[in-house]
Amino acid sequence: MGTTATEAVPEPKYWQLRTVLVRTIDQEFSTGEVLPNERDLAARFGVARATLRQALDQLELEGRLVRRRGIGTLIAAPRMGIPVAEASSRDTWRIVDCGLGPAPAAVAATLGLDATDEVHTVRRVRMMAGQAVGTETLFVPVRVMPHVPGFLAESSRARAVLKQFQALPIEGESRAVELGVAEEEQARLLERPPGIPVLVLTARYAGESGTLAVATSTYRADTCKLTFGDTGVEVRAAS
Amino acid sequence: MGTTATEAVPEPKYWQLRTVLVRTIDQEFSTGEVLPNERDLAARFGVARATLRQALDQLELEGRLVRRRGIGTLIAAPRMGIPVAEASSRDTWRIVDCGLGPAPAAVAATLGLDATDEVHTVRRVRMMAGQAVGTETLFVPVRVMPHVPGFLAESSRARAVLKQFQALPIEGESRAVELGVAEEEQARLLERPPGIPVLVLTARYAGESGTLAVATSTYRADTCKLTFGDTGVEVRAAS
DNA sequence: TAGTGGTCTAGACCACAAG
DNA sequence: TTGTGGTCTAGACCACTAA
Repeated sequence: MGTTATEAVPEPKYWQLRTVLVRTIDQEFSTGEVLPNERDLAARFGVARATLRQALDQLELEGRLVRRRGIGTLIAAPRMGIPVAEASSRDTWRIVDCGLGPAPAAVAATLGLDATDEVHTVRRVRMMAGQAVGTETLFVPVRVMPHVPGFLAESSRARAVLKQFQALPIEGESRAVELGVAEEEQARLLERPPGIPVLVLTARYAGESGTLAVATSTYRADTCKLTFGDTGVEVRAAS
Repeated sequence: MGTTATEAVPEPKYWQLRTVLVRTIDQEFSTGEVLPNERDLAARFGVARATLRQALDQLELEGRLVRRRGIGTLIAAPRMGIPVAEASSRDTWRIVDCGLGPAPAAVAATLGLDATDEVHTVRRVRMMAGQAVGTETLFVPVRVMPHVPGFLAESSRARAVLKQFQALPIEGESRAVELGVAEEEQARLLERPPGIPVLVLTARYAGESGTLAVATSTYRADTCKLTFGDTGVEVRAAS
């Protein structure tokens, strides 16, 4: 037959489609512009809508597109660089709540606590350019921070915990970044539906005697780029 | 009517399904075990196979499941912690190739090069526990590293570049992590199909006179957790 | 009200691995 | 050959936005 054997397994349509769309987007569209709707695009490329959506899913995961129900599919703005390692000179955080009680099992293990130990728990949302980009939950054992006044209102206690945290004798920090999806709680704080991909950052703050505190953060993977060290690097892609 | 308005917008089926599956997996399965096949699972939960797959997609993105064509769906092992910031005491890398020529536009901009400047380009694959977990492409301008012998074979030249890189007067490093998908090139090196989610790490190495080198890496997001600082933190999830 | 993306279905065929 | 996950289709209905 006339079929050449070189392309034994052709690439899936949605991946070919993605390649075409990447080129089209880079060449003919700019930030904020609206793509044709999914039904038209699917018809134009001669595929089912589900297949087109599979390609758009990829581009959304890469942060190139934003889809808004009722509106359309837009070209996304470049990701924001979020400084993550510094003591945060000028940051905007919104405190959500502050509790006192047992820690989740995983946190307790890292902090070296037993079941009866309690921790201060402060949750806050990180704002940038007017939108919620990340959530953070800070865990500090009560035995590390015993002098938080108990009579304070919740928001005042949160501020007290954060202030005392700044003063802790931190000797070393370690962090880990991995991929996750936002559950109901985080999704609500990020003002997005559950299931959106997030970068999960876990930070451990060590003192002489061991781990003093643990923080777990989630950042919107579609719009955020976590930066460590100096300012964000401008490199994006490089084959 | 009898409908209560409290649950105005019910959660999508695939998300409910994910919640059920998370519980089932955590309670009744352990690493390496095989789930029932997709058609049976879909039937058991009374949904279409596509809907079930949407739930499994989420769990795969979280690194809880691994799907193997022709085999089945397995419970994934915990993610490997990949140290990323250190000078890499004991690491296994496999050199792929080494070139000399103009840099990609984004890299050239970061390095402050004009169109005529050339860079050494070394690509290598990072191995862990016998499998490829990440790729790295290192870019060093020729003017920063002018004394690489030109008569060497490719693999020798790669080693020479890496060795001289270790000796560069690095004064500061900055890094950024974001989500991406593996294109053909990276996917091949990672021995996975194109489109798999990857953590894209860009590192900039600064000297007194400016940026001396740039490296862009991609790590399999399903199996890797990038760690900075000391050893990996053991915390996983925490509402 | 019209148009958009989000969800869901029921079915088909393909590529891959194992017996 | 059988059973698995991977891809693709054609269609339906829903939720949200804006005119």
